Amino acid sequence: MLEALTKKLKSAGYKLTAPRLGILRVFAQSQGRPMSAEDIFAQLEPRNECRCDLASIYRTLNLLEFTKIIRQSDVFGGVAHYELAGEHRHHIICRSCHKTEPLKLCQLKEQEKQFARLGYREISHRLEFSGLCPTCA
Amino acid sequence: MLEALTKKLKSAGYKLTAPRLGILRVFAQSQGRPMSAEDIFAQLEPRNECRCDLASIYRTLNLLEFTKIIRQSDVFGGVAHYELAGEHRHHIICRSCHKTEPLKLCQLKEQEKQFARLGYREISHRLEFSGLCPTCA
DNA sequence: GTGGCTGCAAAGCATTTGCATTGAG
DNA sequence: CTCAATGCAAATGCTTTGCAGCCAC
Repeated sequence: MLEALTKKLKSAGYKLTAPRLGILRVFAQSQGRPMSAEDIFAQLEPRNECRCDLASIYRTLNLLEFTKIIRQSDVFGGVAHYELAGEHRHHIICRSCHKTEPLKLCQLKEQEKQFARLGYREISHRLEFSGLCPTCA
Repeated sequence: MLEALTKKLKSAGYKLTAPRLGILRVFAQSQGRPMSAEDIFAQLEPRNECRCDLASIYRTLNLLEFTKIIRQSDVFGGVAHYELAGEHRHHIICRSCHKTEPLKLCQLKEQEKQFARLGYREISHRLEFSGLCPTCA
């Protein structure tokens, strides 16, 4: 898993440094849960791994997004969150504590009913299409 | 339309001032297109309407969101966009120019194919459920 | 009249950038 | 060795906040 990620980065022509390896490890262990730069920073182990600057995390996140290893998941309260690219995934996010759960299925109303059965309240969903419009394409 | 919005604000116990009226007018004429604070600022008419500060627009947006007259639509490149609450709406956004089109339908893959026929490229969609989790509810 | 609103200016935060130094290939 | 990547610090850009004056009710 981690090895596949490092390989992807190197084959794209980028150096494998300690900060990058650490960040990829955090993603490999993230269980599909979207993470902010600060989240990742908190999960790096300064002893064994690296003592890396927040600026480097931001730079690495941009690089990993550019190489399509990760994608931006969403922005909560002005803070960007990222997740591994690859699988098509949906999430349910608590508006109160911002805890995020990844889903396996992809259904709308039916899925909302299932959350209601699990005890979620005031459920809504948001769907955005994006792409290059005819003018820009 | 505009009258219904002002009524909602007043019945929630807030004063109807020139900046608020202007901002509500812009939303009433927005055709469901998500707008940033700057977008709204640009559409206010300083002659007839009001010469209003950006800070007041941000304050008003927060107030209108709190009173559920508008909702945050999405955040593109670190800039929050808002739209009138009420209808369930989806959008297609150009990743290049950020132009936003509101949709009437709610279909996923089928909808993407329709955009492809219209000339859109590299289409993707994003779906997020939100609500109060069992702990917070 | 008076408390809620506003404009203005300054502060806050997430994120980016400039630059000298360092280290992966 | 060499150029890309890093750490540090300063800058940027969106958004919020403190405060004195103003105006909708």
